[in-house]
Amino acid sequence: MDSLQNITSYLSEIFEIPKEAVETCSNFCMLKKVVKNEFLLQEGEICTDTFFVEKGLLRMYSLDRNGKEHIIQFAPENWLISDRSSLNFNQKSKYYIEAVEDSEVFILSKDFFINMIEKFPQTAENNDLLLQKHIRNLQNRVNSLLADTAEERYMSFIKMYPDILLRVPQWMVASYLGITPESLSRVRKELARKNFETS
Amino acid sequence: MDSLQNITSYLSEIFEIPKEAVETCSNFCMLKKVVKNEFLLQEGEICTDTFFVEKGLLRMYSLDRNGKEHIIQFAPENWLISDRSSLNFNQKSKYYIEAVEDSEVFILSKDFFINMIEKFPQTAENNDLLLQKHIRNLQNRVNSLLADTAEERYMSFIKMYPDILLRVPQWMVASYLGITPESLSRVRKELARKNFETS
DNA sequence: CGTCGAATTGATGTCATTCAACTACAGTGG
DNA sequence: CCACTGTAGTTGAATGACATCAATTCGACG
Repeated sequence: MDSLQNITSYLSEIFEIPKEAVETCSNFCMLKKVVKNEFLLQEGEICTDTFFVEKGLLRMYSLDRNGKEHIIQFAPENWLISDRSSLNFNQKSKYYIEAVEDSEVFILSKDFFINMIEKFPQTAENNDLLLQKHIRNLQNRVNSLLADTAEERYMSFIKMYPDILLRVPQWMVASYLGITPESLSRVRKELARKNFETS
Repeated sequence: MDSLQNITSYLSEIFEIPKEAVETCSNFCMLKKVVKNEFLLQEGEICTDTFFVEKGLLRMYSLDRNGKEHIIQFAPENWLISDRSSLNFNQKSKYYIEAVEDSEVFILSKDFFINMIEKFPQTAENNDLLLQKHIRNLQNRVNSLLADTAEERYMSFIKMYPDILLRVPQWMVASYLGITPESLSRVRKELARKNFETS
């Protein structure tokens, strides 16, 4: 099976374990193709899986009382995404996980990780590292939202995620930065003006 | 030793392991008394320890280009605090960890955790749970900074941390919320007015 | 070509910041 | 005991950053 081949090679790479290991856990994960705008999680549901993006791009966002979207995270190829609050504490999720592009996603159940760790204890360490990185990201984001202006946050975004910048509409970048599309448009205009002056 | 007694009972509680377990690791942790305004970590240093607050109150904050403080986290009794970005990735910290009150803190080195996990593998799971909770907190914070007004964030703070509210000056609450002390003062005034109307 | 969502632009509004003045109060030293 | 000092908190007026609303342009795609 072609898809199964992909699962094993990708996962063995990210978790740094032999392919055979992943194969033994293949009952607990499956490949799913999702089309643009399709949901993998919706508000009110309990998140039971972790999603590994093999191809495409996902985003996680919340809806506020005014129906406005706020993007918490993007997940391009080789990224994991999930609502850990919901997954680990069995609480209803406040978030949506949606395909920004047609995508191929490995759905990894809780049992998948349990099995992996059981058979290959080293997985636990890699898992831990993923959590640590997640914390680092979130902490940087909090600090940036507290300390930086919209312009500075946009500059950071360009540096950090130049690939994503080119793949999502501008209003999604604005949503991620915590400003309106109109404001981002003006920020960009202002930056263009500045760069022109100094060249 | 009195302090050693405290270490073991507190830590055995939080990590859900027998006291004897902690005692075997007591070489890797120590009790430190810090006075108000004393630092446990400063910007530019590499964070090598995790701090467990037995008594008192700590805060972690960053300084922006204008010298303005931005509080990332408070840590009252029985909380762990650390700059995990720095600790786990050996990077210079962007943050300060400082005592808000005279405090007593257990300093837990990396080796402490390594030893604990080695001798009591179950520690790893509890450790994992702590990371998951940390992620949940940070994610909620990001969402709140993106989606909520200053007034809503203040209301959430009151509900979530009523104890801390009473122990820190108002300007620190403002810093945590991401607004100026003046703004918080006005938010509070407005809330008082509203509550008066409806009573 | 016509349509629809995305992006830009202008005019205006709102919320929070800044700066400055003032009050309240705790701690210090004469 | 009182004056002196410094920090916290409040308030007002002006400013600034970003939001909102509305109109227009741009661009992809059927």
